[in-house]
Amino acid sequence: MKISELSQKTGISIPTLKFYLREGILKPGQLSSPNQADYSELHVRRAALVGALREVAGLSISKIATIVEALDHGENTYELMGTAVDALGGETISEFTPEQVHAAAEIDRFLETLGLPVREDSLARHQLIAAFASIRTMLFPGTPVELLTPYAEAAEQIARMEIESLPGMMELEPELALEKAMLGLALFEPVFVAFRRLSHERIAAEHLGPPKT
Amino acid sequence: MKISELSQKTGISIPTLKFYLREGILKPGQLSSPNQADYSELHVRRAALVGALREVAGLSISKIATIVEALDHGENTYELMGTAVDALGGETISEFTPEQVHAAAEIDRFLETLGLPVREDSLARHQLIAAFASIRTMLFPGTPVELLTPYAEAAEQIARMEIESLPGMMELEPELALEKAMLGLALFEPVFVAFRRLSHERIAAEHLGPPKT
DNA sequence: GGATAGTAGACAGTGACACTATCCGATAGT
DNA sequence: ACTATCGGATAGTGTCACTGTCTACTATCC
Repeated sequence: MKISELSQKTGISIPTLKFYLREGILKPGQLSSPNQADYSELHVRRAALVGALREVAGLSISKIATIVEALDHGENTYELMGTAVDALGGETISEFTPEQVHAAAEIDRFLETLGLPVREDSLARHQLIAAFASIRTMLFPGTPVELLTPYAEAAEQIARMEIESLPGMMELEPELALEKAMLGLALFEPVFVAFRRLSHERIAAEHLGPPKT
Repeated sequence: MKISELSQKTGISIPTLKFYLREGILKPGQLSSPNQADYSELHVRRAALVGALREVAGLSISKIATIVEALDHGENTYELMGTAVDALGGETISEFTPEQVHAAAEIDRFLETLGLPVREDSLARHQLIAAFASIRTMLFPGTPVELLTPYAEAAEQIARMEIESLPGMMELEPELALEKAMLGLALFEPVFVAFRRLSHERIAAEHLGPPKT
């Protein structure tokens, strides 16, 4: 199909598709003549994937580039999930504040007791450290890391359920399976987050009613 | 204290503090002379709050402006949490795709059965709709909304636990209590998200081992 | 076979964002 | 008196995610 069809099928404008091609997050089509290229269903799926990671997961173009590179480069599940986890994350902390150094030590010890292995440069680890440091300075001074236990347990349950719900994942072509595992990681995150926010809003309403008369 | 001290205490550079003052997310200090202003501990706390919302929660300046305005403007807990929920969210969906229209109807019905009241323009609702629509087109075609039940339940539990853990919240000055409720909403979110990502990475490692030999 | 519409590819331009730099006149501290 | 710092204003910077424009074609419909 031509680029105009690809644009119609995906709802992404031609200039934007060209931009994605330039950035390498969409593979070029098969050139049938110097100014005519042919795009396949694979391109449609990839474009949709890029769109979802951008719009739903809120990833930057460069993060998406890292992910699709990992997908195409034949990384295995383990490596891909590491790549995706880092892509979803916030920013690397270049230098820790004193509180963050302290928090980091405790978080690492805590993660060890949980049996969660962690790469030193994992963005999820950085995010956890930054959040815990802020919680301790601004919200609960002097609180122990054990405060986080319920979160770790709930997250573990959710993650396990998600993996199990991917039905017969390994029976698919491995390429598709990888894509789905990564999409599950990325797409279910906003679901939980949204529910938590809605619950908070409702509970606040319960405590101090809505437009009370 | 002078702006240089404020800068040192908060670790935010003077130009950035001036920028925050211009944007109105930091109230001006008490002018003691045309070119000398006095900042209080309140400014330190507010600056730290802005820093945490920026760095940890990843909010934009304009979203933060909305939140601090709500804080200073004497909104009650219910109103403030609504404001904060919207500030944390992604983007408003201006026009739904056909799949999103479909998803929206089901999500609204589902939220009703859960007893979660939802403002039509709630960003959390939009986020949920966008995520569910993508999940259904890319991950589990034809899946019912009930797939999301475990998420809603887990989120509800977490939210309830958080509210209860704010110890004697209402015994504090109401201003501080509001600030803490909002910070809890914003700062615990990355904690859960990070744990979920770490769990996913570990489970992937279990299924298809780490640097296998 | 000639007009018209569409295409690939290169590159410049845009608008939003979050700072960052520079300048000014005044004043605080020594 | 003198130098460092201050508040306030304005202009500039770098990044990001596109968007627009241009050229040199080609496919196709009349």
